[in-house]
Amino acid sequence: MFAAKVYSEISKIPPGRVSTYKAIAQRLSTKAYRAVGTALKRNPDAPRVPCHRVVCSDGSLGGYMGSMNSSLKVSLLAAEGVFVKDGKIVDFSQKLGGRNAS
DNA sequence: CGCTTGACACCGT
DNA sequence: AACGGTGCCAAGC
Repeated sequence: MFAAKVYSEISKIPPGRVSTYKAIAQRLSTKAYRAVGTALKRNPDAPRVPCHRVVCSDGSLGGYMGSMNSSLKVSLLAAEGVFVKDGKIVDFSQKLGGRNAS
């Protein structure tokens, strides 16, 4: 199941780190970033998979459940150490590269 | 089984 | 640089 692989990748995302749909799709050797979101949208393993750590390639949060709980994502990410400014993740590129913010 | 929709991404204006 | 339209892959109906 393609989606199962997606959940697996997302589960691999460590705290304080974020990933993009495109990155995950690419990680699965596919370009179906749309399918990644489609699978998460249904969210068969809602609390099991940190889907809130998955954002757009632009650094925007994208959506969550119904595309209106974006504020919830911000709160969850903030709890992980990933803050959001102006609708975009702070030091987004750094969190993608896994580099120290210092 | 076939068409439509969808938590995105990229190119063009 | 910002906004809009189109494209890709898979799941849902």
